[in-house]
Amino acid sequence: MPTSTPVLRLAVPSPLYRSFDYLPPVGCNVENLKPGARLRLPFGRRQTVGVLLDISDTTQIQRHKLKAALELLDDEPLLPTELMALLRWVADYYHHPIGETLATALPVALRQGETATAKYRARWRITAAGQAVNTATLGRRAKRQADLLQRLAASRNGLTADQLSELPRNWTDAMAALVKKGWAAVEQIAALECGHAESDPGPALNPAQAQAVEAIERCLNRFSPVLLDGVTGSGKTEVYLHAIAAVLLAGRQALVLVPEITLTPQLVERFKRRFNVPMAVLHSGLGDRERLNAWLLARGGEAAIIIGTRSAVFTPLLNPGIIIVDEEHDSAFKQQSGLRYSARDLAIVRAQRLDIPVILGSATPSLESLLNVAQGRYRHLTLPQRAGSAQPPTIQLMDVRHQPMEDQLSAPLLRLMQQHLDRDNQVLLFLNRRGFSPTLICHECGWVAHCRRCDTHMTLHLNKRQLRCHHCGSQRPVVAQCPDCGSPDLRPLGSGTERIETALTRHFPDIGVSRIDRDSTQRKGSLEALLDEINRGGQRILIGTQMLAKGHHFPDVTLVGVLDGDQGLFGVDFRAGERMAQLIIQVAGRAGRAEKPGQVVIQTHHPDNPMLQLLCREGYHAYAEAAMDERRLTALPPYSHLALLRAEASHSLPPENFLQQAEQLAQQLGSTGVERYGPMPAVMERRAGKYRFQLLLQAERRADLHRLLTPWTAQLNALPEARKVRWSLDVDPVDLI
DNA sequence: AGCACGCCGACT
DNA sequence: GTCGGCGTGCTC
Repeated sequence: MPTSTPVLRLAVPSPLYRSFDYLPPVGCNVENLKPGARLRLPFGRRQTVGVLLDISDTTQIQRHKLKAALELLDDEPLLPTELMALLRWVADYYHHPIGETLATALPVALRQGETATAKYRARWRITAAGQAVNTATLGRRAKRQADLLQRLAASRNGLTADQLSELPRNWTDAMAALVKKGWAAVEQIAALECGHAESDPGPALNPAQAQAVEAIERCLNRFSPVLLDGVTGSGKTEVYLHAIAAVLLAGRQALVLVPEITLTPQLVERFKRRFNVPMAVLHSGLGDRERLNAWLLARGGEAAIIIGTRSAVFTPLLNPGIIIVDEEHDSAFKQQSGLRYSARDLAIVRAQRLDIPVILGSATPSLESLLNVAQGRYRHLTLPQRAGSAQPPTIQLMDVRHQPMEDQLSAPLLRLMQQHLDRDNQVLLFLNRRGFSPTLICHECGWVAHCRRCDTHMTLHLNKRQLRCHHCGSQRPVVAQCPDCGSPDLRPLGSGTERIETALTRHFPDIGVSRIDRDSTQRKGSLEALLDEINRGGQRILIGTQMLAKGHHFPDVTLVGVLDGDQGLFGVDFRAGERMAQLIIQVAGRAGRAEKPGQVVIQTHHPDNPMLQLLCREGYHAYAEAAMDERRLTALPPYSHLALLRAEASHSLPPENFLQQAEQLAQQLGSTGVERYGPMPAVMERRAGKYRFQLLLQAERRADLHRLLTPWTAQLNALPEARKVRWSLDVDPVDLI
């Protein structure tokens, strides 16, 4: 019996929930075709790049309809078996088309068919013969060579062209001479940032840190999920560094995931100071080619440490040893478009499949992770004390009812600020609302500035003399007169950081005020400049949004004021309270040091609110426990599982109709164990000119949810209204907005 | 998603 | 008479 040509099953980047079958490229040795390799394909009337899923002898497609692939792009699988399997799992779990799932995981350059070859660069190092050379003698006749040789002798790892760039341009001639004489040798190394540790062991660990490190080191060779639960300043990073050191010692790689805002040069520098190894840093500012390079060098094993944001969870690793997710509670780990994955959750799944440890670190763990701890799925390692025996800040509620207010600043807060400033300390104020005021109102007729494309008002930015919509980005100049009644009496309504800054400057004319928010830090480097100024003591009052809450520490701040503590009480999202609590604790953690304990006050109109009281008196964990009880009673996550089907269109009818049909389809499919809510309009029904609706699915058991989702998503596109809307499914949504 | 086909309105 | 609007259909 003749062996028929094999059929290639390929994932093609398209929103279709299926794979596509092709014949091998003409003249291609089938032996060379390995799952995980890319092929260039004819697809419809265009060409595209697909990823080989597997090879089969059979196909559902009529043989004559099969096209041949055009070209094999990778001799070796681009995606290792482990990642291929993970991504197939991801496509299943998030009910996302396999082609788009794989495309999301690949760097742009590879998606477009770029060759998968990494960049290397030359590095010269001194040889034994070179070390024996008397440079003083050599220097009489060949000054350049002697100089280079001395530089090479002084370097630990040899030198690259970058490190020699300050020399006159013809240093290459002298280097060539050294190589020719056998005094220097050239080698090709990965084009990566490299640590420059001078055997820096770091600070001594305190007992809790040492215990945590020990516990992690004991299970380096198997899947062991750990929640590293440490208050701000307790030295979580130090624990990471020790765990990574142990992993590197075993010749394995460490993958570190951080929220975008935390991935600062300072963090990378800290890693570099500690480790003398090549590192791939995957930040948002990387160009396509650089990103490709970092990706390939992680895959080849040349990068020992990979630090990156959300998408770095898909980095291929030759020899994975550990995954670390810092600030695991941060919602930035959830992708909010396309494949809506949670990098934190996938880190756990991937570590499990790789059978390696995974550390989730946070001072304010998500309720999801705390439940996993309670159910014995994660080990709980705690770092209770602040390093250097600094006292934790005290947190108090400040009742602002009946108090005179200057914008958002109550009289008692202003008095308290004065006391701290009198003692030469700094004050940090937190308000999660940028701009001058949330809107502009006509004092004559009540007109307010509305966005034309969204169901919301426009924020007044007085500095820029603009009205801006924070939801769609549209902007227009501030009007001088009310468009409705013509009155010139237009007034700002409410306060944002810009207005508070103005009020503070007025109230404390002799004290410098720094505002830190997205608007004041737009220019590259301006955040660093502001932080420098603050740490030098130039500005002693800081006002900012949640940018202030992350990463940076202000040792001279002794008073933190949360201006709007009521914000989390009336959130439309069930997680609003949890988020506010996390933010408050994170901001509180910015303040104080050993000899200068911090004080935190939260302005509120609801000083009797039991949740706020709990947070202040007993801290985050007591709060979290109570919040957890609430979630259990209301059967909300983490005690149930959600999926949200969203739909939007330029008119309001199609999204609602589509979701209506989707709801009926779910009913027909028999959705045992799944509650359905909706269709309902999104909290902001119209945004950027689109009408948005959603349908919420809730199940106590995940299996029930997925049993429905699998056939459901496959059939949604066949619904009559599907063509008139853009729809997307969000499994485990983080906000229901 | 892309991309083409196809069938009705205002323009060189 | 054509350019072009977006509805419909298809991608191995």
